[in-house]
Amino acid sequence: MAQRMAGEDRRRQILDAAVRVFARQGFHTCRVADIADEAGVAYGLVYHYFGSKEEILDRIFLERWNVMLEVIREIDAGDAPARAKLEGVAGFIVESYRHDPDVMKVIIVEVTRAANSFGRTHLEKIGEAYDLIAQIVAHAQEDGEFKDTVTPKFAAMAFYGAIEQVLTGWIFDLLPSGDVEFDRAKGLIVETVCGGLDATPASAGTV
Amino acid sequence: MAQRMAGEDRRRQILDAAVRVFARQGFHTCRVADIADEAGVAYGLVYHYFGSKEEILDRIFLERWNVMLEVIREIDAGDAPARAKLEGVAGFIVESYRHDPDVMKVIIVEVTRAANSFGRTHLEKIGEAYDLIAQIVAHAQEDGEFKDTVTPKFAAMAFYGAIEQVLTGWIFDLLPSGDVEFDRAKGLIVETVCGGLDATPASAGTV
DNA sequence: ATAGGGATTGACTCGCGAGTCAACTCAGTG
DNA sequence: CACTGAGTTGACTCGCGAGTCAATCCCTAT
Repeated sequence: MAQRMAGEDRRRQILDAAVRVFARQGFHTCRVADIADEAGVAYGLVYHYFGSKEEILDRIFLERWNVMLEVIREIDAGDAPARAKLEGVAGFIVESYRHDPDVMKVIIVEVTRAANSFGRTHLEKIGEAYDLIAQIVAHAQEDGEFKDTVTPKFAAMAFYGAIEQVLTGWIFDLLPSGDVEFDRAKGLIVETVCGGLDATPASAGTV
Repeated sequence: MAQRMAGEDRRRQILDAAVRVFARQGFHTCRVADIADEAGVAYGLVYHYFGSKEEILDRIFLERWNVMLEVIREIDAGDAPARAKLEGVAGFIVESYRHDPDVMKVIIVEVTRAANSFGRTHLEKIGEAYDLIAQIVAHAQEDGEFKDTVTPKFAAMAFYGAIEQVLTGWIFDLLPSGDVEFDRAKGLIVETVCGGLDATPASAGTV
């Protein structure tokens, strides 16, 4: 069935199929046969390219997460105000979801929100992201842009938690999603965490 | 081995053992035999009291979650300012964790953060909590206490996401935990989401 | 005392699905 | 054209663990 193909292309083909299957059925629920079928490839070939079912999930996660870490590092290296930096981070994550919802769904649902199931694999990698965000907050606190009532780590968790929860809302249809919502969310997440919900004189209040 | 006992007591005994086992090994990783052993009870007895392994998890989740929903409803029914209401919600969740970390760990790690694995069971129950929080926000927006730049649902997700992420940080030792941290967290989560991170004239800035 | 029946036991069944492997295909090479 | 080895196939193995069930125990009622 499957035509001969260069190793890397076939690898990608299986990886992409796995993303679709994981997103649709979930990692635990799907069988390796489902991935092979989706890729239009024989069962055994999956094991020719990957050592195990779990390794496939690892690749999907690491491939994307490393990109994100790099982006956050670049953002933090710039000298924009912290709020703009956080907007950059939120924006990148939202755009990632817009661009490829399946990949983000798999990463969040099967890895990020499931750090236990796999005996805490990836916990360190995930923690790197928290640390980078905490870094941004710490710098802002030093500059007086953010108040220092909370520890940077704590703020980072709150910020990331808010983003992930919104993404989760989109994934499970608990929150309306679409291009309009994506664009608004980018700013609103930051506005909520930085500006707060309180009606302040500084922000244009309703009444 | 196990002495005769009234039905409900035995039920509790198995349920409590399951909480410890789920917290220690994770729902998927543990075997039903582990639960029976932990409870000091024969394998088959578990199935005398529960229809399936999953039903045990269901009970653990629902038992606690329903209490929380009730508490949130009561809080919202009062006429305290929204910030105090949210502090009540955050406080209850933090206290729940302090009081019985294992139960909260199981609920968060195996149910709340794993709403996919079980084919979206409980998603509705979980959503009820979001809705109740959104309710609080909506009221506050009507009263002008909160600005209405964000939808109540969105704010609820951000708020709940922040709490859950902090709990997750404690569970996985990504964030320092202890009585001092618990007490501080109650206020800080709300302060972060309501007051924001920004250094404002209203709050006592650092510099 | 003794029958009845719920509580308790744990060996056994049974299906599932990850991972293996021996056979086959075929593009490239000399 | 024979030969090689990477690419490909899918039937098979094998361990695991959820759920079953017939036997046994022991409390309670008569």
